[in-house]
Amino acid sequence: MARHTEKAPGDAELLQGTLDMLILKVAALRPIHGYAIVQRIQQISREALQIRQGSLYPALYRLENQGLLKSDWGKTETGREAKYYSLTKAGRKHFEAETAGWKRLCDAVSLVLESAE
Amino acid sequence: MARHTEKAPGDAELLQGTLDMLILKVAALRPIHGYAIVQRIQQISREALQIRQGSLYPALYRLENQGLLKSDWGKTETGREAKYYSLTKAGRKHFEAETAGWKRLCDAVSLVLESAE
DNA sequence: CCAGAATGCCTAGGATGTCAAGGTGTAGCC
DNA sequence: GGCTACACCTTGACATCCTAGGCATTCTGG
Repeated sequence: MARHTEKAPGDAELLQGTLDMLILKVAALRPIHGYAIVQRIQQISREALQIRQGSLYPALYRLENQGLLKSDWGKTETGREAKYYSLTKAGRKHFEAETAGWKRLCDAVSLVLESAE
Repeated sequence: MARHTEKAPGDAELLQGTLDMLILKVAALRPIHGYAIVQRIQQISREALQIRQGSLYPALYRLENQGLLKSDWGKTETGREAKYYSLTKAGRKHFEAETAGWKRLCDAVSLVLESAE
């Protein structure tokens, strides 16, 4: 039960470009593997953000390809093989730029949304 | 290399899904034509938001096709023919839903971005 | 001991939305 | 006459995301 594949009507989907930032954020806290990233983001956002594996893994390769993430195989607490991702120096820098951009965008959109005549 | 998403510093790009909401917002204030929408949003957001015509018009047709906008030909202050867009009832409803979704997303992303260990 | 769920990784295909770059035509100004 | 601003529209490319699968391992219950 409680299959998290349940999708409420009007459930917010991710906006393009947001995913990378979120991934970088959770990977910045400590090395983490893909499967856990999904759960982490879901948990922190109180189930508001849902990330599919079909979105996650391509994003992960993209980020690694761009030199923003690096990966190492390791063992989880449950004794399984998993690929742990962590930020590179460039990743950290990129993350800060993305965050700044996101805040700018938020503010700008708010300005428009709250504008009256 | 050749990362084609090369953007000039300080130049914020829109996130997918945001455009519709912004258009609905400015059209909600009063009927407005396409060319003016671009300028309005740019102005209100203090040049932070840039909308290309190549993004705008497809969005306009999309919204009209979905029954969220309706259009009427009219004359501008400068005496030119222009297509004025305004919100339908469904458009108003949709706009409110989009706004709510946007706020939820903002909050959720903020939660993640500000999360610590 | 075997089935199924949970964990963990990955891929293919299609839909969507944005952007760059063009095109049309009119009005006003020097 | 030529240039800029206004105002509309189209095409093609491309990145990103989602749906919907597949594979392998470990743990649990009957």
